[in-house]
Amino acid sequence: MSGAQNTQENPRRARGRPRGWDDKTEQNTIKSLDRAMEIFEYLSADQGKTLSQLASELSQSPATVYRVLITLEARGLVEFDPEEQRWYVGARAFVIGARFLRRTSLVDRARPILRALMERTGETANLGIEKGGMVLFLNQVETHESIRAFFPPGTLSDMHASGIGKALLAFMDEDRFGQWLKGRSLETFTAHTLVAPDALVQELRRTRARGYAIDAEEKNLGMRCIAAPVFDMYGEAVAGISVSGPATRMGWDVTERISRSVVDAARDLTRAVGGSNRHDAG
Amino acid sequence: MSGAQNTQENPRRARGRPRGWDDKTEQNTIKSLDRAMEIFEYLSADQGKTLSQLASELSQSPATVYRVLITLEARGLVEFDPEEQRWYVGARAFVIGARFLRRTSLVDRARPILRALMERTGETANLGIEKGGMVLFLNQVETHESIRAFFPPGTLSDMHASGIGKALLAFMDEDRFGQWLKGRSLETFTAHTLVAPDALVQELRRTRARGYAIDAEEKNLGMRCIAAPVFDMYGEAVAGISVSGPATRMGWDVTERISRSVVDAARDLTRAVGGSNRHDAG
DNA sequence: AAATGTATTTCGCAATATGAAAAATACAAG
DNA sequence: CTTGTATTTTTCATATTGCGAAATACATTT
Repeated sequence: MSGAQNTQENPRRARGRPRGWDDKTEQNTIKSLDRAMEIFEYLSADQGKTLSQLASELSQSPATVYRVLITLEARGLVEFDPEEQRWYVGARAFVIGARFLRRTSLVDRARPILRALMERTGETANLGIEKGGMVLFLNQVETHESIRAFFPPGTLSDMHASGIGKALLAFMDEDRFGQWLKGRSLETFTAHTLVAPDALVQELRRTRARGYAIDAEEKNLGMRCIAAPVFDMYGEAVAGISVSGPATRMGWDVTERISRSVVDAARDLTRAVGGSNRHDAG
Repeated sequence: MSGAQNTQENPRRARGRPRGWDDKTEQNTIKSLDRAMEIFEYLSADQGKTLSQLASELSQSPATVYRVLITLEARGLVEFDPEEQRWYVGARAFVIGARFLRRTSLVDRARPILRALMERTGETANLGIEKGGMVLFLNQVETHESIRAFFPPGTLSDMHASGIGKALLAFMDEDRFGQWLKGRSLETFTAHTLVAPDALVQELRRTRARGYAIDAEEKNLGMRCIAAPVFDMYGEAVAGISVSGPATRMGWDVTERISRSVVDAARDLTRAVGGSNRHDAG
């Protein structure tokens, strides 16, 4: 088979790796549990379905889906509305999911910085990380203005059409970027979305040069966004801070002022999590 | 009075109830799935455990726990740190859990109200509901002050020692309150916590009379909280809005001013979700 | 009243989850 | 470098148990 040069690219499990360890990773997974989680995920993506809808759309037996839902319901992970005969994500799932944020103290450390950034710029400040090739918004501090951008925490967004996403891509090493781009079709959201890989690469180069990313109505018309990367102790871009608002208030005249604040905030957070920016001169 | 028309106290499933339907509800649950979810919940409650820790603490076979974790990891519901050999809640769980908030538009409607409340009072404003005998914090808008209360969304808190909790209890019907109190031991958090049922009942009566609840350092020393209930279309208290801050800034002299704002905010939200307050005179 | 749509249960069988133990690995100490 | 110990990961035999099809029970609609 492939020359199993177990270079350190896959350090998955450190101990106990008997015999044939090539690439059959999902051999020991529990099938029924995986199917159950598939149902759970599917339900969460589009709530308010009835049992038979779920069963047919997942092409599974209604009995199976029913048992899974009943079991999850007993734990509060899903909820059932007897009136409408519909299934929803339960409060317990919210409680458990929210505990994800506890691990990385990133959010805790980011909050005061996001707050200060919002105060200084007057626009909504956001924190996001890369997860599975997408941007995951972790937290935000909203502006006082009545017209404002709003990404609920937990939102997933495409990287190529997001300020934070482009900030992360710009500071990614070639390998990972190639990996990300490979076989990916860049969806069009507005007329300004960068869908041609060449155009994206070029923009990322500029982004890298200036130190921050600009999303000029590339996801939503009328919305601008300025983002900068946050680095961990290994100098890898692990998160991004952005400021987003309506294009009417985020004109090119204020870009420089805002971008300076965003870059400063990202640098503060980098410092707060013990990171360092290897791209910094000096 | 409790639900009038629906005589059965357990209207769970509306349709399809063959034969022996007495009270053996959890007969059809999937055992292995339930055990897996137990592991998942247990891990989420105290992250950063190693495999053998989890196995021994749950008194299950390491092999089983391992397979469950591997399966959940494949879906991103849990994550594994190869360096430290420790398991954590995954980002996917956060994404799915956050979708719980999408169902109830409560949070969406509450945000502008919470924001206005924070602006008017200068203190952190919170939104919470009752879930399984506890208060579940859904959202908050933080104050600008550097010393402030902070309940991360997703936090569960005891009802008897929480402003929102007491506001909900005070406007609960006798039956449900009795149900809640029955066999429950009220934990002591500070010297001010109301742990004697009589004292709690008396305080709830006062709460009901004045229309808002006061948490005077009953959970955390130095923290005060004023809360008011939000009603749904049936006049049931389904949520609570509160303002919380350090006792130094929330003295008795400002209680009246703040409480008025909180009650107004709760009334606004009640109206925004199409609810009505049956306790209102006229 | 009949038809339709949906939820819930029963039942037998086969898939598969399980625990014990062995194998594989890492780490620490000698 | 070797040994010892702790922990993870796999193997394997077995019976537990999850699964689908069909039956059943409501509710709503025609």
